[in-house]
Amino acid sequence: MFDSAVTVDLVVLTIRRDALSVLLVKRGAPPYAGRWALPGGFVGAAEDLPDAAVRELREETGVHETAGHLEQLASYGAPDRDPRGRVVTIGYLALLADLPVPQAGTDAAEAAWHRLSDVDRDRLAFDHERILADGVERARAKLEYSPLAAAFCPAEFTIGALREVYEAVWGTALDPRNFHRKVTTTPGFVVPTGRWTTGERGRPAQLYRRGPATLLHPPMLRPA
Amino acid sequence: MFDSAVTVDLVVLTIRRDALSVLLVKRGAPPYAGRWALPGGFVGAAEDLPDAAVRELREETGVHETAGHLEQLASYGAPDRDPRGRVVTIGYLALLADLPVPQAGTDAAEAAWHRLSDVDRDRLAFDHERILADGVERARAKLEYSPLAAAFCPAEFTIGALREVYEAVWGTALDPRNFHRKVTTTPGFVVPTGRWTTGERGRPAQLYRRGPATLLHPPMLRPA
DNA sequence: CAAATAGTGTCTCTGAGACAGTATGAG
DNA sequence: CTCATACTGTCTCAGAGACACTATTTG
Repeated sequence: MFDSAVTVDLVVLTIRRDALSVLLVKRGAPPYAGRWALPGGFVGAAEDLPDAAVRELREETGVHETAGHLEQLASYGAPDRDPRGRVVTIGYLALLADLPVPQAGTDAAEAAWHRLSDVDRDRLAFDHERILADGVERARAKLEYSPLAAAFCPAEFTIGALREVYEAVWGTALDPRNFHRKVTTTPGFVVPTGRWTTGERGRPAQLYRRGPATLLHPPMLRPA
Repeated sequence: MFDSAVTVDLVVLTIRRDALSVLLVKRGAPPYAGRWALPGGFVGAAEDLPDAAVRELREETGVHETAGHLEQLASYGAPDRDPRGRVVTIGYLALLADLPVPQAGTDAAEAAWHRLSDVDRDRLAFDHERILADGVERARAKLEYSPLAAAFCPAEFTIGALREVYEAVWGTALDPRNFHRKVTTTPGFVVPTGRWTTGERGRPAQLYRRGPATLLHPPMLRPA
């Protein structure tokens, strides 16, 4: 038996200009000073793990977890993963609507959204490349059988906006017509508000809110 | 920042006499002395988490993880989950074929398989009720889209035995004829060995081995 | 008007489930 | 023989995907 430091690290994803993006902070102090890292930090002595994740999200990035989604991802505890000594980290996955620019917090010199395709994975601090990959994979998989895609959208959204979420996360084009029918006929996925967009290009679209379903029956299937 | 003890706890499942069963150890020392608990223990100072899980499985129960399956489940770190102080535990899920009776290890007065329906959930040590529930739910879900059911079977098995795994884990009856076609036509799920059972009741059945697939396309669906 | 986006209708193909029917062993 | 289990064939229905078509806006 021995004691270990315990941290939480967050994979915070959003869609910005049709691209899946992750929130990274530039480390201001060693180890890995100057390198990009997932936001995160030490768990408090009397703090539960989800509370620590919510706190770090708020403190280090200025993001208040309101309408988004937060879930535990996995834990990472290789003995040499932190040069300061034994540190076990609990990864969390957060999905958010595109929101105001993040604020750098105490430990971070800078916080910014990065398009996933632009992240220099080999240059991330610690084992954050692995944690990021696990988070993205989890998000991709969960879009199939859960209504989580709506967590990337504001409270009211169009079916077209929801489709763009799927397209950004999966990196594939979807047929707008079949997608529309599928989403609106899957029970509990979305509920119409009766309001409509205006001033956009093309025919106005109805606005929807998230529905009560927690699991999609039938699921949304990724194209082969 | 502070330091915490880190443990692994294992949800070890098998099928015994057509019933989903979990391996529990009777605690020999406080806290929760005399109560049933999940096998587990402290992570070594230079030990990675999966290594600790494999070691505990071997030490505390005599089970060598050979043909089964082991995966990380989730982490639990409520500040008051262990009366001795702050302990964060990483839960692991193991699926095994029915094997020789387990051996009690160092910390455990006794180790035994319990039918899941017979477990007195309210009497489990620590928060192990919650971890057990998460493990069972994970197993139930993964049978749908992964070939993990075969981890409950010995190296060679019949389609009927595989069906009994599904029936035990899901607690539902499945149509043997449709199940047979589904399993044998899902690419990579099982591969025939050319050998056949003998001495059983009814027509001899072909023996199969686990196939190369890691994901089932199409998935096995739980009856509504 | 054209261009763009929203939404509906319809056809075809795959696969799930119901279930009849056949095959082959034990007792 | 009967009984039990293994396997195959066939029908029907739901849902995925392709894609023609209509609806309603902006410019």
